[in-house]
Amino acid sequence: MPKETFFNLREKKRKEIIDACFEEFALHDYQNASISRIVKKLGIAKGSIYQYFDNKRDLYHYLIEYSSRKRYEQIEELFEQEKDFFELIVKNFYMKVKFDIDYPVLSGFQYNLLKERNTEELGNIQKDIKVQIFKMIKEMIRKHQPDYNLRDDVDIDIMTFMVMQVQIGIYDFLEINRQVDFRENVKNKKPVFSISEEDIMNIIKGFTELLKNGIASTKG
Amino acid sequence: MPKETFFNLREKKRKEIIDACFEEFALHDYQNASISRIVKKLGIAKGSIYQYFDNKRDLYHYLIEYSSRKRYEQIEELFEQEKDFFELIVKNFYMKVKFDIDYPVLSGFQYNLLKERNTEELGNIQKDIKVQIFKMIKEMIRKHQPDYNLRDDVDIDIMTFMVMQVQIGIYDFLEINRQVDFRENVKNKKPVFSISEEDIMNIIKGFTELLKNGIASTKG
DNA sequence: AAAAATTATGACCAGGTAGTCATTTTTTTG
DNA sequence: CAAAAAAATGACTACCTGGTCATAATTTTT
Repeated sequence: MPKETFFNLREKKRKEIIDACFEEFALHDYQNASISRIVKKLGIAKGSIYQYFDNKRDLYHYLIEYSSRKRYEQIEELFEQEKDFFELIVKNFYMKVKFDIDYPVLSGFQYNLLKERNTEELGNIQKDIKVQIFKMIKEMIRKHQPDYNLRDDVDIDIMTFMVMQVQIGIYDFLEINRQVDFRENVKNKKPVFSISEEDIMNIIKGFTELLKNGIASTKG
Repeated sequence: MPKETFFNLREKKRKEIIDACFEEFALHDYQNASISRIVKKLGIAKGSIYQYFDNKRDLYHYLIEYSSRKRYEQIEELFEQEKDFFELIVKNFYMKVKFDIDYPVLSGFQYNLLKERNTEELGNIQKDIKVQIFKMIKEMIRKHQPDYNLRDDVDIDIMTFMVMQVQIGIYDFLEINRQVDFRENVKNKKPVFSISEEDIMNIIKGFTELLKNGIASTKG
């Protein structure tokens, strides 16, 4: 948790600090993100950061909490809607794109977060995040299984993971397949999804269709 | 490329060095892997490493090349077999498990490699690796599409990525869902797949079935 | 055995890091 | 306006890194 001093800052300065930190942690992993670089970019003294946060880890956890909240604000409406499961999947993909366009740097930060390694200092943070996402999706599947014709002959954990893996993987797809340079985008504060809307539509539809019916041309 | 001196070493010592390096790079990402720690563990002088390799990057690339070769030795037979596509998928999963059991540390190294970040020094190495895997799978799909009833109404790139994502993701599945502690396993040189064979079987079958027919209970 | 070539060594360098804290500056309070 | 409280500062510490290179030890060649 940040110290009181941090919350006493006027909004504008607090925002500047948050932005600079997100940028640093979106371009570098935890260990290689540098407090020295952050203060340099902000033009403040190094000691100041430690007036606001206990240490680097404290700062990082605050960023995680902050970005998760922002993301959740955008998707919470999803869970209240009584829609077909696959419509929800599509909707969630869209939300991801929207989040990326609204907050490109946060989006990059979260992309990085999911690749964070298990270390002594931080623990297995990417796992913890993924477990959270996993639980949400699993709950969604459980809810929709009886009514919306989801299979019940395959372990629900495996189904859940499959859905999650495809959703999480879309950034990697763009990187591998659409020559999207995610790092460059963060630098320029451009969205990762800086490709045509039509292309995005087709990708989302494609993945959802495959999730639904598989890659075999006949069922059996 | 390692220097000549490295290949002049007697087999045993060379093996010890390789092992120690793999362990270090399986436990830490590139930036945080430490040459100092490696030489300390080996009980040799720091300068010696630089008699063998130009620099850290050179060493890392050698490890990548080495582990890829080992992995490829195991799977090359797959591509010659004229089997049903989904049998190949299952077989490839098994090969992955086998590789992990035969070379647990290399396996951990490769897991880490796929999470390597895009940096100034290394470039986007995980992307390059994934592009390679992607191409292989795409080629397999293209080959099997007409004969083995793979869909042709969805972009082949999307299909390819889906297959890859599931194959690559199995480690994460175990971490999230089977409480496998991958880092601990590397430390103890135990395979990541340290769960029952029956469980592994079911997971592989489950994923393959979902890839094939999707998560919806009726096609349409 | 002597000379030459190869290999191993580790003190050392320059450069980076997170975090500290006595001091100064700014803001708030009385 | 003065006193008190809060916030900002940046030199400093301790520690780490990758990499160098003159020197020493070892091995190979003559």
